[in-house]
Amino acid sequence: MDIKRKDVHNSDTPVLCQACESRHRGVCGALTSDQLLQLSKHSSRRAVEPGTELIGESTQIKNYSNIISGVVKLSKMMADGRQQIVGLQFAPDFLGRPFRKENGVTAEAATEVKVCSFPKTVIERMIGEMPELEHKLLEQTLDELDEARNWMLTLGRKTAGEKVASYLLLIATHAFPENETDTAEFELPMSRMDIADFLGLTMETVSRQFTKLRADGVIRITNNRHVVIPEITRLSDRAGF
Amino acid sequence: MDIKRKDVHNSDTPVLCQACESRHRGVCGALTSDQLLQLSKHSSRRAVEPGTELIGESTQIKNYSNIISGVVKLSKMMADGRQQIVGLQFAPDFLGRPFRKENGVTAEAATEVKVCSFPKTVIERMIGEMPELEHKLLEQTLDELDEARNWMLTLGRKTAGEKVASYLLLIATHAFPENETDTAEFELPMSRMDIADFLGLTMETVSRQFTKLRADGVIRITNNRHVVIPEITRLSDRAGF
DNA sequence: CGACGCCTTGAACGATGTCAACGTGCGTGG
DNA sequence: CCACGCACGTTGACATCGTTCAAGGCGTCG
Repeated sequence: MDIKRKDVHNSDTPVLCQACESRHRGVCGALTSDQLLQLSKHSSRRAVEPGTELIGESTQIKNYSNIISGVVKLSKMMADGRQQIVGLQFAPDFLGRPFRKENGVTAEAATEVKVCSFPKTVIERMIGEMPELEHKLLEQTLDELDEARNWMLTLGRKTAGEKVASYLLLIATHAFPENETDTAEFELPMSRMDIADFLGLTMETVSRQFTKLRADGVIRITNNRHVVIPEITRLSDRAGF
Repeated sequence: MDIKRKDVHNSDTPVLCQACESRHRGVCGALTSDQLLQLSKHSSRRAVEPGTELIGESTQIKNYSNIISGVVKLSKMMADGRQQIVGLQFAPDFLGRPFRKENGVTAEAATEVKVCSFPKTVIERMIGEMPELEHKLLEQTLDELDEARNWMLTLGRKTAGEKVASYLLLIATHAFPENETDTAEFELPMSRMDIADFLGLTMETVSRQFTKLRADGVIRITNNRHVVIPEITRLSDRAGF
């Protein structure tokens, strides 16, 4: 088939990697089939439950991972327990901070998450040998920086209503890119409490804003998690764009 | 002198670069003296006034720069004029987004700023030839991402008092690294309005928090800009650490 | 059925924003 | 040299938004 012919070295691709998005849009796209094979020998897949801590705030990092599916939340906590989610990661993002002993954030599975992990040492050696790999990492890091700065605007200057609308738009576009551009329907990957920690609000305020959006017909909600957005433009208007 | 002997190829270093911090801590540290010479042929230094726009939010980038001295603020603005400063950059940071046509933020001189600029094309070619250069950029980008995420915690979860204390600590450590660890004295590089835009507050609230810190003896202020911090630990306590 | 987790709703409170007046330093022009 | 205007910062009074605390709803699982 034509599609397969375009996929260079498809026959050499390790079985584990054949259906993996990281090979196309993620960091593994920078690797030759030889290197992919070498890496796959050291890599292991696993699925984890929501709530599982993948990386601790000040624990040493031994493994790096590619996210195969699911949503991972990156958070920071203050001494008195106040918490802020500082980023969300989706497939096929790379998880872990190269060249850093500590990483300053906790990574926790928000949904069920499938990851493909490999030892720090193997990846760091490959980075040294493969400038293309480092380039991919730089690209992803630049994207994450853009996202972080966008979110700083949301945290610092938007009202509660705008924050909740911005969150829904973020999830609609990032976690479910298969949605159309004018309408969307999906399961929220996070609890009200998580959303509050992401938006710098309380659970109650988030709940009230959901209620208001529902009352105004901008969204429909069933089972607390299932969201339908009939017209995305109406939601964008509420997000401050 | 011993100091000079340690500086490899010192004699070949272009005159323009000899006293430049970017050659040590910044991206130019990744270059050989040959490359430095080549780059310096295309580079130009200039000093700009506070308020000068160095990069526009959606303007094409033609130049990259190293910051030689001064403070640059990166900001975002909403359609209705609400503004948020999403990052500060100091010498010897690299200014500009490689591999991005647009960059989504406005860069503006907060103080008088000296920069060393070179054409986008020259730098991007060098990145392709020099993995070390790309590595430096990745390192800086990772640092900026850490900073951004730290600030997200500040924006989302800290009180006005904690935000202002956090700001003072940030300036004391980043803009004036020569300060001692237990005491500090410096000129604030930004107006009350800028500080408010960085902290997600109003000018009035920032002013009141300054007044309170002064009343409590945590800081002393003269001429609105000159700040003395007698005991940095007392300020840290106020910042939520 | 009851208990539990998660979410929603209500009422009162408090931190921060808004609006307006005033202060201070500085440059400018009479 | 003084008077004035202007930019910037401070302070006060009041309004508002989001938080806090408390009660109750709803679905799930034992």
